[in-house]
Amino acid sequence: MFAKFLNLNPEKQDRILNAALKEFAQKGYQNASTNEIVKEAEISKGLLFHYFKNKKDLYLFLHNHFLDIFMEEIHKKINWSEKDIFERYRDIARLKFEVYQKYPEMFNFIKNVFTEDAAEVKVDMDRRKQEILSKGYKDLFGDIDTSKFKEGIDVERAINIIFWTMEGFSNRYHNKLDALQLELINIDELIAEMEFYSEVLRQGFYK
Amino acid sequence: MFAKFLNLNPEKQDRILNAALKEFAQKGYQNASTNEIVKEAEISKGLLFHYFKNKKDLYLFLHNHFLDIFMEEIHKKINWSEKDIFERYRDIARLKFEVYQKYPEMFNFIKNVFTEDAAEVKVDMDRRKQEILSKGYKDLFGDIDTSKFKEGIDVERAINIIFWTMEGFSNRYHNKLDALQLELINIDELIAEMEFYSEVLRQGFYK
Amino acid sequence: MFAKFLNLNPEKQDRILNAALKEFAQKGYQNASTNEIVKEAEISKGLLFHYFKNKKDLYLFLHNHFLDIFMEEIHKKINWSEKDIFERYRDIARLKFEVYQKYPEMFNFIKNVFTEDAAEVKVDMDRRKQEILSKGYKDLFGDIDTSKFKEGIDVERAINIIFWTMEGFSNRYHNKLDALQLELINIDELIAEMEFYSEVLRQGFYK
Amino acid sequence: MFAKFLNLNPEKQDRILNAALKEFAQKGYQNASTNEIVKEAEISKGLLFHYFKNKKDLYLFLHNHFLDIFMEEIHKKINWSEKDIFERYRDIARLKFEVYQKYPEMFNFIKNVFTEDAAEVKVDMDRRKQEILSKGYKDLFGDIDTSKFKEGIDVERAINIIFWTMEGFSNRYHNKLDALQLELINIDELIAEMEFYSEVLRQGFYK
DNA sequence: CATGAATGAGATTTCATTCAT
DNA sequence: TATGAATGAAATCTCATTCAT
Repeated sequence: MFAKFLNLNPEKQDRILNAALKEFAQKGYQNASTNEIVKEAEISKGLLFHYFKNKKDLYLFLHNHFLDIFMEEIHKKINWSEKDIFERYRDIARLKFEVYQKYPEMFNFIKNVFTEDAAEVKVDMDRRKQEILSKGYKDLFGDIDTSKFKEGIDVERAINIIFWTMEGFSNRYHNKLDALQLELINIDELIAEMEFYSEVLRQGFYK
Repeated sequence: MFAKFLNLNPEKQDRILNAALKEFAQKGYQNASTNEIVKEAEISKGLLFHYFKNKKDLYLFLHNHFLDIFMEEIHKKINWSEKDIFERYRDIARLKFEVYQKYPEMFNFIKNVFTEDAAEVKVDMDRRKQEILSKGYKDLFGDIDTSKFKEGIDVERAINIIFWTMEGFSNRYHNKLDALQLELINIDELIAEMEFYSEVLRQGFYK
Repeated sequence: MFAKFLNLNPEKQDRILNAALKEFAQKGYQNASTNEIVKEAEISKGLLFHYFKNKKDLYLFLHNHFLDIFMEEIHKKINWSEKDIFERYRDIARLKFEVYQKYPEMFNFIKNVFTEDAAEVKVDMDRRKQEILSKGYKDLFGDIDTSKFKEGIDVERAINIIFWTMEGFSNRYHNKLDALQLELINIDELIAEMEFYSEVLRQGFYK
Repeated sequence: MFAKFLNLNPEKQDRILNAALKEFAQKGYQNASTNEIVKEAEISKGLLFHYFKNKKDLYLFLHNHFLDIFMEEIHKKINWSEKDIFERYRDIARLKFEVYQKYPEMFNFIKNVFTEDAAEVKVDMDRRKQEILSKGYKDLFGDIDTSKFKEGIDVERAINIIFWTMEGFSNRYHNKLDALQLELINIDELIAEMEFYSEVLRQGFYK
């Protein structure tokens, strides 16, 4: 399917990928302009459609591509021997924000799968959302140590609560930065604040 | 600003409002077509731009308008004498899903403030998001009874956790319905499941 | 459907119609360029699509329009009291070639219904072809005097033979003109030559 | 001119020829895509244009090629000792429809010379049409027995009438099949119906 | 001989907005 | 107030043809 593209010299591949990434990340699927992409990538209009049969295919390819890169990064850098859910979360959060610092556009682009509502790609993205949530979840938290939870507590639901708390906290942090138009995250400060929430939850749920 | 529009005969106001609501809710800001709106509202193109100087203004006006209606609804129907946070949440959740059942388009439209990424309206929507979250929060949960929480717990953060849990749970429910292409919500079932989460949280946070 | 267009001031209607007619007649459906049409008609690109929702609709409208004009012309100018099939044919042929002289593009355009094979309009044109052939035939030759034919002859088939002969003759004449790149027809010469064929057929089929 | 191509190994020649035939027959000159042709023939874009300097040349070459094949077939299979024009026509008609059954694409392609109106090839095709009609005619009917015609009849014109009748009949049959979306021809039924027309003509023109 | 990446003009269609009436 | 004709830039995508390798 995309063999043609992958045979291309890597420098040009990169130019195309990054141009598309930037455009989609900033404007969303619908608003992104293939014209802008080719201009930024410095290729001809025809060439883009030589490699990707239409805008949708390009978008879907990009999504796979960068998600793969992101997941690889995660799997390499997480300390998998640490089984405590709060420690694990801290590692993941730190990594996530590091990636965001380094590749904000890539991060935004991937994140957009959760908000993209252009009819054309909605179905594919919805499927993807489900996969990421369920598979991603099992991958990342399937092996945590549940023996630390209080007797009598509904562990599965407690884990969901932890999950939602961490997500909620991250999002609020993100929003705050957006609102302040800041791009620089103080990751240590973030992790410290996160730790307070972990503490509250530990108090409530752990023995 | 919109005085001209508000002087218009109410029946025509309604036609315009509902046509625009439907279009924006279904297609998002960018994708919504003013052509479709005037066709549905049975007015001329010129008239729409006579009342609203551009598409963006129309969108912003609509948002204020329907959010006001929604908040009014909430304030009228909530039992404000109940000060327990979980009870309060249950009331709000029930109301939210009732509104969704009854006016899914209005609901979707308002909700879109959180996902809209069309460059033109993004800044305004981001500001709005902050307002809703902080002001809405204080409005709805400013008076709850904090004496029920365990001694030594960080109540403010605990409340945030409760908030994110309820939001996370609602969203997951919504997504599940979307994925199953269902439109009908069994509200009692939803509330019952929500109660389980409340129970876990009560166990952890309440005396 | 096309009410919008028909309300337009006639001078501009004409400019659009003639520009489109010319383009379609010369290049066929597929090859005709809406860009050329708007340029020739001196209107903006958008306006064409304000009146006709797409290229296909424009084509179909044009076809109806000019065919109507053509049929009206025929019905007005034929001497309907003459019931002899050969006389009737002579009248029609003369008229046809007069129209061709006067409006060669209109003529070519209508004729193209029989050769148009662009997938998009083929189905509609095929239906039309059937209609024209069967209805047109009945209209034009439904009332001829069959008592002149020899006893024992299969009149229906004889009429078909006359029909095909006249068509074949006309086409050959047309082709010859095309090949010689002539535009001017000597109609009297044509009719005279046609008369020879009528004579052969009369000899064979009439009492 | 096409020497290069004819030196190519026959299997590849065939792949190219058939791919082009199919594409042109199905879509007409203008609509046919050289992209599709190379894909179907499994050759590179460059190679096609190495052998044929452009699309038009390919089309013209194809036309010669398949017409030659078709004419050869005719000359081999007709019973040239039968000099009665109706018998000869029956043979030719039968053969034509047999070829159509067997190679509908080749048939359609050749036939298209009569309807092709893409500006680029129109002139060449018009010239070709004349050649086929006049030369083909002499080839096929130059030796028929004219002594069977009635005294006093204009034999040359009578033959034209027979010709147009048979063509007209064939075309009507074809159109009927197209309209019914049938692909299968009942050749015997067709010949039987044709015989009725022959009978009417014999009655009129033969002694 | 053979490849296939590259071109870029040109295709149809949409759209928010304006303005004369 | 109200109309709806008019605009034209911008959108996505196609296509025959070239050329360096």
